[in-house]
Amino acid sequence: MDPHLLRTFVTVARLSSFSGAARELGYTQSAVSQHIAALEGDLRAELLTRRPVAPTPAGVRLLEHAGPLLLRLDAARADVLRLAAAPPGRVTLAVSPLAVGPRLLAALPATGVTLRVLPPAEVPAAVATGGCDLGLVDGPAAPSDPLRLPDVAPLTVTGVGEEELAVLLPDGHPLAGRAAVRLDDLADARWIDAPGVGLPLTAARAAVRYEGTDLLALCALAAAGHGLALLPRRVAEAAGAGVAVPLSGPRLVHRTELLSPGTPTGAAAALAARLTAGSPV
Amino acid sequence: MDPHLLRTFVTVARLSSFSGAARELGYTQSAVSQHIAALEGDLRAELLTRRPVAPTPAGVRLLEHAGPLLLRLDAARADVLRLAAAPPGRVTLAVSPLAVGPRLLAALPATGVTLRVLPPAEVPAAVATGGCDLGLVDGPAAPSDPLRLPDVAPLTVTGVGEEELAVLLPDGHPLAGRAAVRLDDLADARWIDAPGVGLPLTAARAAVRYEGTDLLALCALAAAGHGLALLPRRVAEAAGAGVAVPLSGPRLVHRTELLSPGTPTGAAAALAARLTAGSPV
DNA sequence: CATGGCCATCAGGATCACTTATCGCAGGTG
DNA sequence: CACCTGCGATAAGTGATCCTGATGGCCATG
Repeated sequence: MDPHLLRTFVTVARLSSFSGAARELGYTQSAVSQHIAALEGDLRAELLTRRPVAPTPAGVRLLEHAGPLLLRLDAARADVLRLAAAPPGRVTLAVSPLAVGPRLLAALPATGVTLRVLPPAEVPAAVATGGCDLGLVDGPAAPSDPLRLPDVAPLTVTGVGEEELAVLLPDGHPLAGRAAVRLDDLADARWIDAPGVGLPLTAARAAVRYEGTDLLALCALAAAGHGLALLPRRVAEAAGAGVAVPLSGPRLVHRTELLSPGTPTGAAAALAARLTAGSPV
Repeated sequence: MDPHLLRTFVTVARLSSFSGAARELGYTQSAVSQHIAALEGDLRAELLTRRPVAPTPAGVRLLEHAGPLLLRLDAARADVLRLAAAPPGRVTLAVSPLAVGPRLLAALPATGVTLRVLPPAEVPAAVATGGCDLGLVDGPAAPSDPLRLPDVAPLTVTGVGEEELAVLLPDGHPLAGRAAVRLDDLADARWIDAPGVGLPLTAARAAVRYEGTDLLALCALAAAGHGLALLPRRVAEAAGAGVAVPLSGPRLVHRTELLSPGTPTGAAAALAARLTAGSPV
């Protein structure tokens, strides 16, 4: 189970093509064929059907493991290399869309920071594998409970803020006049499943799935009645359309956390200090 | 970053010896020396001091990654191999100490099950790497919230029960007469840090650290006033010494979950069904 | 000062992992 | 129906690799 073999396996599976994977990885088609054969021999199971190329059940299972595995491997390498590298003069900050709020805007220095907006699920990976120096993620959580983040690597997690949540309802929704709602009141409602923005309730019965990272588009969808959206109250009220009704129960907050690999150094440390200043949670 | 190199690295670090690692891994000392040299060359950093052999800061960092990484690798391999293997006739069940309760005892068939008691943190790894067919873990959680488990592999998690919690106080403790306590009441108290048993509160100010997996010993310690213990009410009241006072806040329960790799088959499926029967949470 | 344990280094040989070249097979095309 | 094209499997060759065994330097011990 050489990581190289694993890497070509996931590439082949992604492209559904041996030759395509060979081109992408800079191997010959023959090498790729041998890689897959080696993996299949080692695991004593067919991993891919040929013609058309598609993963078998065993292959699917292996794919589920391979992604996180290769990610962790990259993270480990990046983490050790970072120890030797000079502290960054210019900071790259990975943020999930909802983490861009007043706190971040206030802490941001005039220059020297690159902001990279990513879906929340990808922020930890970006920080761990060294693509970014710091990360800001957000999500719903019980008050003062840490977020449930995918653990790609041992990252330092610091809470930087908690906000009230609200549900964004279309104008004229039966509950739009209420001062507050409970999630129970909305048990039968249809939600917008927007993994790229955050607040991923287990949206079993999602109305629309929205894959972008743009908040305005999400709010527009919700205001137009295509499904409900759970957002920080601040964002829901600024949406300009629809009605934001605060959430009164279950007791949930919109929590934002700062991620860093080890202890930040250089310019990253300064930014981290400004972000956590005030009320570390 | 070949996993083989990583494996010899962690072995060398654990034994603080190149030759020792060579003996254990079935290599020559020369090979081990070359492995470490290859890793250090690849990462461009010294990972180990020689004479005495000890990890450098970079080595420590790498060690933190290497363990989970190798675990995941084993888990992936075991998971795929399991698909091909025949469904087990005899089931091995990994359990954390507090998960051994009435529910398990009722579900256990007369024969054909091996019970392996492990610290809760090791149960997911045992299930993922194929040492056990099923696992029962427990821990404190908000009601109907899943436990926070180390994610060594994508495991199927099913809640099987939630119980009330209680604090085990020594006789004569100021709060021993109370009908219920809040954790806030015990903010200044000293707790027993017992990672092998479960309920790992972030015991910053632990009195004693207890590393066994035996509940009776833990209860005895608590009853003797060496520190407080948070336990399922059922266990705390059966302790025989000390006073069990139910926890009234924050709203926490003792939750037990069943872990299985994919969908259980054969005898494991039968046991899983009996364990989850009744009230899957 | 001799000795023994430990790690680094070197040289050599088996093995491995890639490339090039070729084959078999399916689908599309005239 | 013959032909071409694109894909994956296979065979053979070659340079790199990864081991072993031997040797050397260093340090602690008696």
